[in-house]
Amino acid sequence: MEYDFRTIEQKWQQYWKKHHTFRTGNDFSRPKYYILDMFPYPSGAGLHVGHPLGYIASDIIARYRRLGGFNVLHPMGYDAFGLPAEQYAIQTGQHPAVTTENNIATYRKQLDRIGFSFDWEREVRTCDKSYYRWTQWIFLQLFNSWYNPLSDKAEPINNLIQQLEKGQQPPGVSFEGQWNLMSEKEKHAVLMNYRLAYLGEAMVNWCPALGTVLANEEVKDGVSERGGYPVERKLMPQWSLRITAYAERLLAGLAAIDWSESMKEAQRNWIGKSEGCSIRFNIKGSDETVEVFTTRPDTIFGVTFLALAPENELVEKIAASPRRELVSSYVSYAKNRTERERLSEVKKITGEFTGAYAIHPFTGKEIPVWTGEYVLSGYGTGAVMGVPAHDSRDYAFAKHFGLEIVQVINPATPVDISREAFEGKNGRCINSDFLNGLEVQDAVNRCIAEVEKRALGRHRVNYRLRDAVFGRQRYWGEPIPIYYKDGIPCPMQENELPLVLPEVDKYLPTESGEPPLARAATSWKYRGQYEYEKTTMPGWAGSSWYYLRYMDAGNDKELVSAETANYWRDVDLYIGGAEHATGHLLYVRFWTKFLYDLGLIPIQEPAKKLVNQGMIQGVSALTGSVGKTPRIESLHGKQLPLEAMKLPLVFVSENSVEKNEARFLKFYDEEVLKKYNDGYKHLTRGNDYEIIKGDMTIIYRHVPVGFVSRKDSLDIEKFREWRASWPGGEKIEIFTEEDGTFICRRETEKMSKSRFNVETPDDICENYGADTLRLYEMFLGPLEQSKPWSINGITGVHNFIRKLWKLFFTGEENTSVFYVSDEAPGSAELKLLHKAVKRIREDIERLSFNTAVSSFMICVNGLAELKCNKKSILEPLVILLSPFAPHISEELWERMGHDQSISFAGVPEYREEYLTEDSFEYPVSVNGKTRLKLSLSLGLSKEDIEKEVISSEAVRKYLGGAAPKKVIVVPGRIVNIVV
RNA sequence: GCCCGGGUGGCGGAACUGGUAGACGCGUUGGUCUCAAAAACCAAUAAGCGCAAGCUUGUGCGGGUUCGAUUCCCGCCCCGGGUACCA
Repeated sequence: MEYDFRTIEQKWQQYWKKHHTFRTGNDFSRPKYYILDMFPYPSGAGLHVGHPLGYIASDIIARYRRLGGFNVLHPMGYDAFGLPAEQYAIQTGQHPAVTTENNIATYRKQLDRIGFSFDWEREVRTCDKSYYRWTQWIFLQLFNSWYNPLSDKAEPINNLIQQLEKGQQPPGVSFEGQWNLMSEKEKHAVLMNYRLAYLGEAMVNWCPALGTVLANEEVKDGVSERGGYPVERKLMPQWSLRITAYAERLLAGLAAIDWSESMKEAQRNWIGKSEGCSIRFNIKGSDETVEVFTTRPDTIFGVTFLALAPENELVEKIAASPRRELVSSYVSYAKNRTERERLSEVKKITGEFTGAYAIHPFTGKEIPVWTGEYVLSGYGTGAVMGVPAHDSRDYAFAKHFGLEIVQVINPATPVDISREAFEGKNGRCINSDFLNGLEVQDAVNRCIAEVEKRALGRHRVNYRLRDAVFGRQRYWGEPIPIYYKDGIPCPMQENELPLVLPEVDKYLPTESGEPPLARAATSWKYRGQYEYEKTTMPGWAGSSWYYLRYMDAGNDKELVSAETANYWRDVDLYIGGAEHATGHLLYVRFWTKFLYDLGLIPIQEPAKKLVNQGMIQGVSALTGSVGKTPRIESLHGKQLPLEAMKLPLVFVSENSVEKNEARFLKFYDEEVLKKYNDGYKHLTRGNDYEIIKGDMTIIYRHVPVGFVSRKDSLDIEKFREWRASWPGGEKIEIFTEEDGTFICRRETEKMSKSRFNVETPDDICENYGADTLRLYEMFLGPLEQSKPWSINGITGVHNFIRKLWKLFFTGEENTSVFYVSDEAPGSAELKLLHKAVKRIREDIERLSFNTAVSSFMICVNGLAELKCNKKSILEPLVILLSPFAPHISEELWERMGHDQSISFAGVPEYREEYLTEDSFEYPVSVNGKTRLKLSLSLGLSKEDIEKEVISSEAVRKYLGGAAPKKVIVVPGRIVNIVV
């Protein structure tokens, strides 16, 4: 009987659904295992073959743990709020909820086909009001909490208020005035500085094209990650979360979790802890002081200038009269530069002397105070002490403006300070008064002690981590449960949640620049009278706690009940993309710690173990085309120029560019060509490649991979048809190779719609079946490694499944019938099975799925050779295979006479006794080179082995009559003879 | 620049604690079956030399430790990812 995967797979997918096979058990006495995938954003493009990679891996573990008797929680859901659905809504007017719903339906269909064992009864969607009700609830807790440095945890803000009312002022809390004399409004303003969710002026990444602010991790190279639009820095009132309060705990918590080193390192860098001290400098002839933060107080005597960030308000305060205008024009220049300009001109040194002088706290010397762009307003105090001799940035600044450079650290091997700064930390202090002769580290400590003694500053720890901006000027997100009463932001009551996202007529900002929610304002008011907050929460809000909701998905009384939280605790294995290192994975740790502080959950870290699956890249096909102008960068919004529309676009086969140069040049003149390329770039969204060959610039444009054969030749007919459907219905010219073929270039890169290189799992399921897809994706290589997708080799895996199938059937190919025998197995069969069981179990534990699949192949190849059809061998094998290829396993299991799903059959055990051999074929090497093999009994002692080897005929040949210098015997491994 | 990964046949990749380098699969070549093709099955397949037995060279490059190194140490090169004036 043929292996008919279509029928089998459908049959079992329906069976699982009908029998609720993967419904999570509520028996809390059983051992639990929580395995979670990072939930997807349901984009319109659907799943490509890269998405399921991690899901397949986690599904194998989930099914394997189920076999092992664990109560497994293996859920799936959707991170459904977000920009793309909203952009689409703006363009089409369709409600983002509708688009999202459609996309989810597509995802679900695709996921179902692969045979995952998700418990869909616990599905969550961040955009459901029954879900975001709790996201809003957490926001209210954050708003109503402050971070008490004494207890080192979040506490109710009322605790702080009570203390203030009693006239107490806890450490870290400071404000002007007397609490009990303050107005309501003033009290609110003070409390805002301590709430964990607060409204404050924040320097944000403002993206005018998207009409919203973006988080740091949503900005890449000064442009938005989605869409590539320019981003500028802007000071705006914003809701933020005080993640910085948790900086130290977020850092310390990394030590205890089993995450990849690179992931932890990325978080450590992002948190960016540095230790040093603050030092105050007085300004000559002024009451103002400048406070700087430095990690190198040992270089205090090398300070030759101070530099303030242009945004630092002191700059204009202290600017001395003759330089006032210069300074303020510099400040406004610096402020108006976009983030992109700043980034692209990092090397460019700008600055201005303020005209003011600071007094060196130890020497009393006057040192000039400058302002310069290289000083960041957001870090430390927004001011630095310039030590050009020992800091390369200060050095560049000093050189550029001709400032003094004084060496104060003398390393063992002399350095030339006139050439570059010495930034090393080994050496002794010179020219440094009381620090002279001290090693750097000692000098650091000594100087901090001195600074503290003289009350110039104090030991300080600084973090690079910024508070997280929590508002977006967008429609498609969770409304922030805040209303305004007399201009004071007030929290809603918990029992008034959810605050439902209102309907609006358009998803764009209003004419006056307010967020889209302002469009609902006339009817959308708190208790019919107070304005709601108009910004919505960012994309990461809902994903920062979703893992908790799965534990208790239907609960409408609580976010998660204490009982369930205590049972499920944390995620045992979390699988997802490495790109979330500093975004999602930091926020989810932050919220977890916060909810722990509230006493809601028993754990401080969301996931014990984290694994990042590698990206599956696409192999794109590109057609060479000809232009003669350099690439023009960003051209958003430009129309294709008219002259260009009339021109043909010339495509040229990969191997004949040079040959054809003269022929295609006649199509162009410089001027028109330039305009053409300008317009064209816009249409191709900047994914093309540009390569210079001779004086030609070849622009490689993506073509659908489906048009190109495995030998890289293009289906020219299809290609013409496709190009004709492009906007403008352009004319094209094609230059082929001499034999009439058109050769494309190949490039391995990210899979995306715009690169036309997407491969979907559906096609594989259709042609080979889900079991083959699952095995193949695992067989491709180590889970964590990125690899290009290639269908080469899928037949190998498919053949393996068919070979396995055949073991269970007897008779001629087409008329074969199912038959397994009850005969007792032989030792060869037992050895094959138990070897496989041992290896595969170990491989699953260390997530080495590619080697597990190959072990299955070895076993099945061996059994096929032995024509083994014994039930006692095949049954355990099928059970072990069931996490990898569940459909065929269920089918064979049923045919072997079982009436319950294979899912809980128990993990097959292996018996060492079947694996032991009594002899071993020793590789015998002479001087480290393997020369021959000798089969010897494993019972022999080292000495016996040595005797046997030396006396053997074959070895004597190599000894040439002489006695060996040395013989190394590793029993069961190797023999090495040194002559 | 800095921080993490990673460089092994024609290709994807094995080799767990220093012990037979190239498992398993793809591809390629030859064969069986067939009128033919597909499928299936069998055999070969790191490179070089050789009729052969066999020899030599081989895990990015150069050194080192060791009886023995893909594995450990030192110095470099290349590729991928992250990050970027963080004082």
